[in-house]
Amino acid sequence: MNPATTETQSQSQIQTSAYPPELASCRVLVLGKLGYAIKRQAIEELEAAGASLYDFSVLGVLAQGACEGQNALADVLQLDRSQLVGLLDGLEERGLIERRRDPSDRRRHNVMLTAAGARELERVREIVKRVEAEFLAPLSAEERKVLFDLARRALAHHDARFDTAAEIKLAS
Amino acid sequence: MNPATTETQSQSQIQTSAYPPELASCRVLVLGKLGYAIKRQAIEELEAAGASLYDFSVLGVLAQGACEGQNALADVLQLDRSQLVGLLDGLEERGLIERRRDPSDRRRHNVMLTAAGARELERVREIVKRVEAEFLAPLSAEERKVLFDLARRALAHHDARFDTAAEIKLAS
DNA sequence: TATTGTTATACTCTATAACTATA
DNA sequence: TATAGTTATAGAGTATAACAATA
Repeated sequence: MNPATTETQSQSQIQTSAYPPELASCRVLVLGKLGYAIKRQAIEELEAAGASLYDFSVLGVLAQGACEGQNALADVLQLDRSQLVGLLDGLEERGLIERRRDPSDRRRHNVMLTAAGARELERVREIVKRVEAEFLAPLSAEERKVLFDLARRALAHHDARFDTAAEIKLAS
Repeated sequence: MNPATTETQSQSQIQTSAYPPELASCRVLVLGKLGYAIKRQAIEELEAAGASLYDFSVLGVLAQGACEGQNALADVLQLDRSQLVGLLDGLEERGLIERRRDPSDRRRHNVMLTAAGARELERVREIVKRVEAEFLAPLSAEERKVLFDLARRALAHHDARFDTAAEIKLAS
């Protein structure tokens, strides 16, 4: 099955089951694939439970409070507003969110979490936490924290939504 | 421009420029987006230089030695072999690799790096390294190393190609 | 005329299936 | 019949453009 075990060895032959050191030590590839793999696993497990990572994000934002207009929501999630429509349609059909036309500007739909939506958030949150624990199992709790803190600091420089300092500033 | 600065504040309104703590502290999202962002930047800068991240991976594997059959290459890179065809076509047209029909099995194409391919690898390697340095600039050299080591250890549990232990075992 | 939400369209990746030539 | 490489097709996901309602 595995070519690496069936092929004969020679000095000019690649080791098909492992990356060469240059690629295995490439930060772009390692960080890229780690992120893709953990996200992929979360998506799969959420899908198996009838949810999605988008659901988690949308519900997570709405848990903070109602959202004045769908554009505001698209802005935080950095989704195209046309893509958000279908997402909200699904959540609304399942009774997890509610869209209400804004009386002061009838073009606008204010979006809010329902009680069922709050319960669903709890459910998907547990799934996400389980995936994180499973996926990062080879690391100790301390190591997981270090990995996360460094990753977040690096990310915050390129994506302001993850900037803790800004968060604190805005909240004050 | 930014909705967060133009909208009036109220207790039930989301902060559109920042994720709520639940999402900003979600490891799946942070690792997922960090990986995506650094990969994206590498792809863009490579594209601007007339190359791609695939080029880097293919050339990086072939730098180890010729590859007996395209399937072996598809196996290491975990690409579908039909996808690999177009990739190799491009590299061959640019004179960076060479496909030679295997005399002992004329179905097979052995793939090898040309001198120009080796030079191109050096060029793209520098671009990738520059992106890594730029992207992880907020971290110290020591922190970058810690981030990478933890990321690789976590990844190796799910993707054997990044398993350093296996690499050493196979090389002995 | 500009903006909000929506719908329609197009484009990029990727995954699958079919084809050829060799074995 | 099975395999290596190739080509063709289809699907998911995403980005762009047009549209109707309201301002």
